[in-house]
Amino acid sequence: MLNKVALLSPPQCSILDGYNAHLRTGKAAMRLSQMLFVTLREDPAEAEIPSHKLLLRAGYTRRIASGVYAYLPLLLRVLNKISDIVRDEMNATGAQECLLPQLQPAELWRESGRWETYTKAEGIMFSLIDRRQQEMGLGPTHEEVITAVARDMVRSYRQLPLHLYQIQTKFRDEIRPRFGLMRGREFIMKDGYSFHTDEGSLKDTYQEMYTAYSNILRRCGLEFRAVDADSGAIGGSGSTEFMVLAEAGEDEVLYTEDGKYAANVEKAVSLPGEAVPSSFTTFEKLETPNTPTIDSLAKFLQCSPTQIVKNVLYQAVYDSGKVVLVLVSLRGDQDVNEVKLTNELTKLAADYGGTAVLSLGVPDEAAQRQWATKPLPLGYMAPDLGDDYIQGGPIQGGQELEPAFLRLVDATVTDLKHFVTGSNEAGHHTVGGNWGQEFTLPKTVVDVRKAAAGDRALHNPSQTLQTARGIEIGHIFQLGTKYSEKLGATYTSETGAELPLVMGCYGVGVSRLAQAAVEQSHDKNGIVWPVAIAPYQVIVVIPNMGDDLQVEAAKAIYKALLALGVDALLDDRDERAGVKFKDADLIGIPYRIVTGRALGDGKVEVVERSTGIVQEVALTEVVALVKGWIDDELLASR
RNA sequence: CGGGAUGUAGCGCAGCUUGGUAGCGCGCCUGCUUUGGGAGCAGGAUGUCGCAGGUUCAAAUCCUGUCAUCCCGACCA
Repeated sequence: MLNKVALLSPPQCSILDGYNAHLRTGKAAMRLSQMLFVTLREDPAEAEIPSHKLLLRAGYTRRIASGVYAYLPLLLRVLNKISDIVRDEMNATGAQECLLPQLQPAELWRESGRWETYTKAEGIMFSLIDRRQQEMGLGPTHEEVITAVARDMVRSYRQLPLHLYQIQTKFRDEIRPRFGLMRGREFIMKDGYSFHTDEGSLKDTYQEMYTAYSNILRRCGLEFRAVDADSGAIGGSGSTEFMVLAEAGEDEVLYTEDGKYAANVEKAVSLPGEAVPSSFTTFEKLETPNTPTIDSLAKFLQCSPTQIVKNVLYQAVYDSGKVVLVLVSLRGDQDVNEVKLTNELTKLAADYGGTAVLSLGVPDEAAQRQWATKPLPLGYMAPDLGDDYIQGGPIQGGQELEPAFLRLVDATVTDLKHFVTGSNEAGHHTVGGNWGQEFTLPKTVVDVRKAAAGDRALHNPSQTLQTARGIEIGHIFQLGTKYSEKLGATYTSETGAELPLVMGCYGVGVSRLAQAAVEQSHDKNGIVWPVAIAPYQVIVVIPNMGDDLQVEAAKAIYKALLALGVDALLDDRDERAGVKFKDADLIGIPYRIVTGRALGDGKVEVVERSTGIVQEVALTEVVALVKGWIDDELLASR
């Protein structure tokens, strides 16, 4: 009966201008006594880093499964505030919001060529088979879907440029979820995709997004740095990451103090230190017992690691099923950057009948046994390690082993003279070797060395690289035509030609940003939210619920704040003052108003969470004062 | 995927070595007192000891398997 009445009643309320349901019910749940508000006194065992512990302790989130979290009411308010800022900045660039499906057909991903790599190699995509035996996946990202939409709807250059974005849950079956919202298997992301007639238009939007992202992070109150980045599995050319600086960050950032260079270590370039000239003038093989590492060898021979050619063995698997053993020669004081190496190997994929590298790693003993004809001289390998170590042909899993090493030489060793290197015999190294004499310089010279703090910068060798930890919050890419070509998304140009759409894509980790803010802004008492993304801006605390004067004053202030559009929270719980103060600090509300002892003098206490500064303010002035602080704070970050 | 660790009340933990039917702190409920930095007193509720097998007269405890969670690493010779 009730349903029938409801159905028959026209939804008049919703079309009344300015109507708000909570005014009718009077039940806006901003009174703590009415909220689901549960804080923990102790650190939960499941959390490791401060932000994760605090979000759990302060009742913002609860873990449901590994890497899967509930966004509880306080946290949702934070996420919504972040989303609002993101929307505001995105809309300001002319981008249009949409919402794309999370459930996606395998077919689309096969068209782009990513189904195999995303479900098998990286295994990052959750996939399933529906009752009609159709393969589906849960979207880890939306290039395929959006390109399909563009393919269907964009026909003419007159419709371009076009930029669509969405704020939505993404699914990634991470190898190791960790740190709560920082690396979850389900998380909220803003992802945007732009379509252009040419590179120039793409670069314009890319620059606009660079600015928009800087605005977003600044408005959210975060300290961040934009850095050059590797574009990884997404593909494409240029890309920039926006890093929130924090110790718990999973990425290493290298930068110079003049502010002219900053890059993810995966991408960073630098000048290596000068090599020390070798003291070995004649080529000979020496007995070097127990020197399997560069350190031990340098110590034993009393030489600089820069005189040593180090040879590192990798095993790469291509999407063609070809397994290739890669021998990388680089200077002893340098390390291999596996991201750069993967990129180099990808360039060579055609040589092995493939298009992508499925996996890359250092083969362990079990892996070596699969193909080695005899035990490898580990720790004593030379650049000319014989191909006869490899037993070619099919190996398990239907893969085919390439019968010769792929020999890559890093630019750090091509100019070395009289160098030290292995001898392919355990316990022995050779010294005084030269390319073109004792050793053949491999044909493929690459840059696969890992830049490190202390290296000289390319743009100005007097600058040295500094290191910092960062949390990747945003990433913008120039994709080019990779996806539009694969999926056949074309437009008709002014001259009537049918051309592939030029694309860019841009992501912001919304839920990750929330936690990054906590990681960057907390103290021993709890979270210290930036005003712009705090769940509530002000908390009005009643120290003693038994004191009617305190209760009435607090309610009046609370109502006045709400009337001015301030996000206010009223702590009207029947708790002791100490508990309320502790909780207010823990959940991190920027301003606290206490209707306490000074009430007799017509004053209340105002506390700023970030500084702890306390002041007594006249009851009649407090609302305007705090409202002014909030407005100043919000304006300052714009 | 490899390695390590942990699963006992809502949360944090003890008990396990040496088997005898489960405990502490916090939280929760009731009452009284208290009321400016996680109160005091009194009373109370809450557990298939992750799950499944096994050994035993008897298993949180021993054995086997399994699941889950967290950490470290994915190894530069």
